[in-house]
Amino acid sequence: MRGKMEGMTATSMLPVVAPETEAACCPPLVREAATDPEVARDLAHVFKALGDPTRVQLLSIIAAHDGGEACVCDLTDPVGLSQPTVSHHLKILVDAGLLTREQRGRWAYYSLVPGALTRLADGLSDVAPAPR
Amino acid sequence: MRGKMEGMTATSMLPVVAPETEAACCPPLVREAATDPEVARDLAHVFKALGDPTRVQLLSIIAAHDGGEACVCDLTDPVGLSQPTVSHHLKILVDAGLLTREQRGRWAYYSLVPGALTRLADGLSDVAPAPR
DNA sequence: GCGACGCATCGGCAGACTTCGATCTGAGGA
DNA sequence: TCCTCAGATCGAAGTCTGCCGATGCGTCGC
Repeated sequence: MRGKMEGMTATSMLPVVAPETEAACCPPLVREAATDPEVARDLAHVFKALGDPTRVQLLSIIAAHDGGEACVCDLTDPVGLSQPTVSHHLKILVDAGLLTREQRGRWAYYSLVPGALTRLADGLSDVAPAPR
Repeated sequence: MRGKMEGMTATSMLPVVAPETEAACCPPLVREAATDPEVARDLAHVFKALGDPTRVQLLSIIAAHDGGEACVCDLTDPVGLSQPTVSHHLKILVDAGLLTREQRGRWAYYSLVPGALTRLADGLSDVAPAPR
């Protein structure tokens, strides 16, 4: 079981889609029934991050961008939202383990966490192992 | 102003994970960049449905249940919520195209839409085609 | 050092979400 | 027919979310 950390800030919490912290080269991964409230909560956390059209767009735009990375200023225009709002959404995606942030000079570059979406797709089969 | 489909019931809207209506045997599927606001909105709609721990649990419990189906009375106890609340969550999952509802006698049986999660996993690769 | 720039954070507002008890509806059984 | 039961729907309360303008913070160029 996955410990009982309740009052967590959601910043330290990096779920199924474990990011670059910890060498997770050969993911044993959860492979636990999502019936478990813990597992369900972690999965839902990532799905909630994807549960907003703006954030789906942001991910997609970043992925399609040169070098697979983009700074905030590249993103405000395409989604048509203010800089604080875009920054807010990006933070949520980073907290969910879907994006990484890298500060370079004045700019903050966001890029996709390599296997994140793939691992998330795997997580889907934890929800319903064999759709038979 | 923030997009002009505010008063939508989310009942008529059946996104990527097209349900049993329409024989969708050989999904041509979206395969469009999720950069498109339309596509992003449809994807986000399904992800939002999965963005709640209770709903993830419900899906998982139903999938693991005898015959891959369960009635509301089977579900209230495991998630520890009231019957109206569970009913509400189930409706959201049905609207998202993840569950189907079948009335048999006094009971309403819910079961997973066969390829729904698989198709959703495919939708993930529309977000970021090649993580390369 | 100073101003400009890119971005994060804060404060606040409006709307949406989750949850419940109460109630309504429809199917079965006596 | 009437009662009971499974489930949906309603209305309300509390919380969370998405959005913005204002502001704070660190970096760069002068």
